[in-house]
Amino acid sequence: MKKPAADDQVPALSRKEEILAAAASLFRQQGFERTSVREIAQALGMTSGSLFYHFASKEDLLVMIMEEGLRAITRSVQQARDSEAQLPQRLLAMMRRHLAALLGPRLDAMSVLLYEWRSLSPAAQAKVLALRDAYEDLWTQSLQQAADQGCIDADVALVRQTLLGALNWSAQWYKPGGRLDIDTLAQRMFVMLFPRMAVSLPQSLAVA
Amino acid sequence: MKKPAADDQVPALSRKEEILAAAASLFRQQGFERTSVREIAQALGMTSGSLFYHFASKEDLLVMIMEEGLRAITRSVQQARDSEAQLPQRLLAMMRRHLAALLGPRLDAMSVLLYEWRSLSPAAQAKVLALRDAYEDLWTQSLQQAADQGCIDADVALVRQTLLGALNWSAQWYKPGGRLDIDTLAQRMFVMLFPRMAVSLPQSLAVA
DNA sequence: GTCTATACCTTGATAGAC
DNA sequence: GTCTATCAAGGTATAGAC
Repeated sequence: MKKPAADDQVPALSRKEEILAAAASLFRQQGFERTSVREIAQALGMTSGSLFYHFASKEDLLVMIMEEGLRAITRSVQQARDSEAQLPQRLLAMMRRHLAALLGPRLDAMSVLLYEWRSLSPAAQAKVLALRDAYEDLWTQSLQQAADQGCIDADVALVRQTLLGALNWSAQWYKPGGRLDIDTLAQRMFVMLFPRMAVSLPQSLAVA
Repeated sequence: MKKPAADDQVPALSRKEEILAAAASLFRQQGFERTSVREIAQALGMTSGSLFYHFASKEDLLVMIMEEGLRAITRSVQQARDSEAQLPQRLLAMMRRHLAALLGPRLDAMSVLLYEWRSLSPAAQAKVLALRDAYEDLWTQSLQQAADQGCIDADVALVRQTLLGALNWSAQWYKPGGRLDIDTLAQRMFVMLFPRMAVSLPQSLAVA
């Protein structure tokens, strides 16, 4: 109902999505404040005035990038949670999805999400924060189950912060095409952070 | 030789240090780009022109905040390393110092250090990066010893990134005066990340 | 060492032609 | 839907009096 769906079957990016992608890329590289609307427009072969036909303000652009990023990673991790019955496999799958969202094709949006939230007005911050809290709840649930089974530290909030900190920091150092691919990275971090769950995985990696 | 050291024995902040502290505070709260030199001057009861007597440029201010922060945390962690002979105690002490620098009185400078490096010109980035690498080497050394003893994963670089990620992320969620003080936080994270070393500590915390 | 005043530039956003 | 032209505001930095 959204579009007549013409002849082209390729899910090409709409103009709006193109703009979001270009903006996210620049925001990640230079930061939100250092990136001018003129730069964004230029990257798309437009002039700055045209941007404001698609978006109400520069902040609007930032909010949409963040919301889209959060919705995408939430959807992906939720899927992983629902697809694995066993707890160790489930947490490992969730970590994989988190890292894939962070370091894969969505790198730009996710980095912006992590490091540009101070540029949001208080009103916009509240909106984005609500989505972030919903995402973190996903982790709290599964980690709570692990804690109930005595597999991890009982302070679930602390475990979640430690885990997400380790995962998110990878955006600062991970280089695609390096010696570690994303799946391997997830597995290594899993073993490091949840050694007592790792032993019950099918193929458990040695530590030393 | 630097100053005649008059009668006052109080190590009062020099004007330059006052400016650095005020700027760091604003940079942390609002970000470097969103903070104008006028604001910084106003916070000190000056006008913007006066700032440029003390600093060559706004970026100069940022660089000095970062360098000072890095030198301080390096000195502190180095001290911890040298004061503990046993490896588990040494790593725990280093984690304590890192968290204390990050979350204590130096919170402003350290947050700026973590989250504003993109605002540096390439030349300035290189200078700061050199100091950061020296700091990280401190960790690599001690972690390598732990790896040699088979106490941790052999991929020392990965362990270091995971550890520093978990520690640094605390700047995003830790609230002073909350249920965890800094020493306790360090100990809990140590147990979580280095369970095989934790068992050889005097008073080891239970996990579940 | 700090102030006032200001030069000069870039910014986000708007209006209206096409 | 994009362009040109333009505005008002706010940015960094400088000059020179005090």
